[in-house]
Amino acid sequence: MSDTIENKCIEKGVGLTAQRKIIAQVMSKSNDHPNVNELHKRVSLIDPKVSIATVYRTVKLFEEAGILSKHDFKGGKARYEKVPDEHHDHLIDVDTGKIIEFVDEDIEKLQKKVAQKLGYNLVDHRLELYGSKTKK
Amino acid sequence: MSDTIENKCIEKGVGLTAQRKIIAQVMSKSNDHPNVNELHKRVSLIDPKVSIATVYRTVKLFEEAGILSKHDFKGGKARYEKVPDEHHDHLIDVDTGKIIEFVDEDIEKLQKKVAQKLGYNLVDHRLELYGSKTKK
DNA sequence: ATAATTGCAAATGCTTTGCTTGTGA
DNA sequence: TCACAAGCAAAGCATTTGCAATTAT
Repeated sequence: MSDTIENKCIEKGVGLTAQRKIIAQVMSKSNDHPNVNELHKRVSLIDPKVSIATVYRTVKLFEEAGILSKHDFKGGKARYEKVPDEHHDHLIDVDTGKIIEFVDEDIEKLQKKVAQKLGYNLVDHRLELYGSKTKK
Repeated sequence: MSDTIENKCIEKGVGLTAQRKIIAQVMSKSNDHPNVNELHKRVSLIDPKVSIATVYRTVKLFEEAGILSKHDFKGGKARYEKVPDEHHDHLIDVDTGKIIEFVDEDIEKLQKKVAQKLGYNLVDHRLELYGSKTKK
């Protein structure tokens, strides 16, 4: 159970080549939200011959397979994390860039309610809080 | 009071050149959320010599002056709208691309509360709902 | 005059893709 | 063998920027 991503690949029928395995492992043990460049750096420590194009392709492949999820926070490059067991949203520290995950069931419910009220089924959403410990 | 953007420019000391005036006027009467390309098209109907570079520069200038606000919805180019009198969030119809504005005070309060609980002051946030009338 | 603004085209920066070579079943 | 994947470099796209020409104060 240590290597969830690899297992998911098998489940979803995603062929695991050597480079995909490395990318999977790196993401498995990452507890942050690296961008593609950062991910490529980490992968390169294991095998410096893996190209960044492969990282881009793999990350997209994993996303489409529901293995990774992609975030486009304000003013930056896309970041990835493993798809979590339970949904969460993010608070971004505007001073440090630190990302904190949180869950708030009430907000989730209200979002669904708002969508319904407007005549829609909520199929997706994006909630990001930008916070500071110092600024008002 | 018909031309809020032009007035704001004067208030904020933003020089109003001929091309900026056109861009201001177009945005003033737009009730949707055009992207730069679309905005440029509309501006071109009035003066086809205005370059898209100027539109980009102006839109950024207006944003920094608090006159326009920029949105990066999923999978698209940046869109702009005039800064509204009262804050609102957006629901995007995933089938048609239509954007609906909404306000929900409860969600607003909860967001602030979540940030506080995590030890932060909420300085900004992004809430987007993606909905469909047909898909579950 | 004198500083700011425009237009154009070239440059960015992230991401994707074409194509040839490599590789696994 | 044969379809799929990787590596490289070139291409894409939205956006930004350098610079010379233009305009406003």
